[in-house]
Amino acid sequence: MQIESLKISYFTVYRLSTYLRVLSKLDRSRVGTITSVEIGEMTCTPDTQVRKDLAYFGQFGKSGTGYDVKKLKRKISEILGTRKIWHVALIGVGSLGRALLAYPGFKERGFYFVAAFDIDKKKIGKQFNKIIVQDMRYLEKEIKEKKIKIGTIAVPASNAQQITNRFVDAGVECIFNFAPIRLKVMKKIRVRNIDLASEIALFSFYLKNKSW
Amino acid sequence: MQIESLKISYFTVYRLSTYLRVLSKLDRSRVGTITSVEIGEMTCTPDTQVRKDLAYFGQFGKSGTGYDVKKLKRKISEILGTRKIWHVALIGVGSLGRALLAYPGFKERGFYFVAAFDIDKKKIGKQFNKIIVQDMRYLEKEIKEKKIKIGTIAVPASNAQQITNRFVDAGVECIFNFAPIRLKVMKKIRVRNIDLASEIALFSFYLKNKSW
DNA sequence: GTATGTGAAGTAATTCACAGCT
DNA sequence: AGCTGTGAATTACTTCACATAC
Repeated sequence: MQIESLKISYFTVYRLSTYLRVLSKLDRSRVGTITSVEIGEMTCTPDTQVRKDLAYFGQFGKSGTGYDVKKLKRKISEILGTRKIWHVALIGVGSLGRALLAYPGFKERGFYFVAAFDIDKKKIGKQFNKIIVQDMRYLEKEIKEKKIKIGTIAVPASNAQQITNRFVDAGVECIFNFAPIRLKVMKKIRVRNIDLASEIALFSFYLKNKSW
Repeated sequence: MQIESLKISYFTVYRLSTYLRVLSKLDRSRVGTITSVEIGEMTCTPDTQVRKDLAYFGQFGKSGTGYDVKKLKRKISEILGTRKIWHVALIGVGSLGRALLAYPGFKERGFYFVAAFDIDKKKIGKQFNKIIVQDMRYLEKEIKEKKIKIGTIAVPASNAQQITNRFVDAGVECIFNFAPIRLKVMKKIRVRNIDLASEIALFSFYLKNKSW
């Protein structure tokens, strides 16, 4: 599938991923069709939003009936690009890094960690979830050889920018950043920040002010 | 500080947290004032956005000069409620749960895990980061006794809704959810979902379509 | 001159309302 | 009748432009 140059928002892509997940859980037991209202209920999304998100990419539904579950699942997979295998690198094999290596949700969607690095000499050579931790000096070599386009940063903030620069120079286009710092990159590089402390800070604000 | 009933968006609160972080790093070495342009550069936010975010809560700056670093830092802390200690519960002491227990960013902001639970009998009684894993049956008791308002869910999707219900019944008001499922809760309960698989799905979409 | 604070303007995202298909 | 697909309306968020303060 080739998407017209229509601009798709981050929000839409994210929701598509949640639709795909609930469809995947359905597929076995359920046959036939599903409506946008049902998808909406399962994902806490208004049905009109579900339809609009899908409509950006074509007309997959049947008026009066809904969407064919199997077909829709395949379509969303295609749109998201999750029918392909993606190679991912990890920098920082601390407790968070190891949790990411072990996270089953990535493999399910076709994202495979194929290289892990750490500056800690004691960790180098050790194996976690079948990935052997390597010395940082091989970063560029591995990224190029394994055609890695997605890099994951799970190191303290102080080292994150430098690793980002090395990632980008080596050909990484997408960065999954768990370090609490906003990385400076060219516009064409995608960065997703998971800032756990800022996320939890929303709660103290809410508990204090009962608003947001 | 009491905030007028002006509606503050999630985006504003989140950004305030990032401003606070860069201010905290400055405080030692730097004296005096900082401008919205400087804060903006450090957090990848337009300066006009920085000023607008701050202006929701009062007039902390000085025209022609900027903001007093120490004072601004204190103000944002007050706004976010991070000058207080918040008790947090964790359900699910798998690799992700343990990474959360070990994450230093929470304590820095005043969020302390004070109870952890797991269904795995082998984990119960074990200690991680000074927290002893307890049997799930003590969930309600601990939440009430320790006045826990923030609960963290790091279990598979299949158990997440049931735990949510127990959380809410016991008095939890904010839920930090790492399970890949949209939890159903009353409107007054705050939920922040960290859906790692959906986040990474954005990358395959981008790599495939070079857009979002 | 320099930087804040803010109403007004602009942009983006969501929701409504309904025409049209099955 | 039931449900999709979509332009129009709405709401939310961001950026601009500039009056005001130091």
